[in-house]
Amino acid sequence: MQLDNVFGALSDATRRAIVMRLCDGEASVGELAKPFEMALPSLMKHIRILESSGLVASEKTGRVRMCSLQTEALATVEVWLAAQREIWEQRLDRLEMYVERLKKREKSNARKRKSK
Amino acid sequence: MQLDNVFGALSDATRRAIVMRLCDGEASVGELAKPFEMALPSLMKHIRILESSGLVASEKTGRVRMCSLQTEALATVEVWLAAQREIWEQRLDRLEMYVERLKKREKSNARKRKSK
DNA sequence: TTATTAGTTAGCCGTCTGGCTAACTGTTGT
DNA sequence: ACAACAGTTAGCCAGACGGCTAACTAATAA
Repeated sequence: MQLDNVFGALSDATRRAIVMRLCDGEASVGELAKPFEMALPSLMKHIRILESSGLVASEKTGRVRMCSLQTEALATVEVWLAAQREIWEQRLDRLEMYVERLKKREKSNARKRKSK
Repeated sequence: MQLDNVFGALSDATRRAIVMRLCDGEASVGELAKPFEMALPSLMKHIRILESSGLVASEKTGRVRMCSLQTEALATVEVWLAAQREIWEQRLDRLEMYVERLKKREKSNARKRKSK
């Protein structure tokens, strides 16, 4: 599933930092690497993972590879989360309605008891 | 970081299914296990991971453990995603404005050239 | 043309995942 | 008292992850 890889890619702080950086525009591998105290090959692994999740795309021209954010992948996650939220909010609404009904019945029962 | 664990927890289809199930209300471990062709201990591991990410809470009464969704954890993820979205949308806006300015300058230059 | 730069490939390491079985604990129904 | 039920613990396994170094390729600058 696509979601597996996107969530998986975002489960690492280094990769989230890369995504955040790319929100501000394209960057080369070197630029992306600068903020991290990490050997290049390690960082490249992260980039590969981001690419295979669909969150990042890259193209090499000459000897430099430029990376860019693929926002559709992020949107996929947002959609999934929104769907879950909708479901549990609907459930909470039903619950609330149920409680309201209970309260009303409580009152009317109280009145009946008094008037009896 | 909390986000590491939440994203990590959601990177598995089984665990996402559990989360979806819990959107519809509490459930015991046994109920959660039913839809899956998986040994109980395997499923329990998933539940542990969901718990340590903060997505799920559980309490044991008697011999049955009830699990419930902790929606704040899901909200954390939504907040993070929304923040990223805001950043790159602002950037796209700036880009668009820039392109608009270019177009206008283009036009005025064209007029100047004609009138010369 | 030679050095420098930018990235890549290969391979090593310890840890975490995601599944399993087998055996155990504690609770509840008969 | 005992059987059945609901979960738990322990331990095994293969494979992925996140880091490293060393050595390599290809493009560009001097």
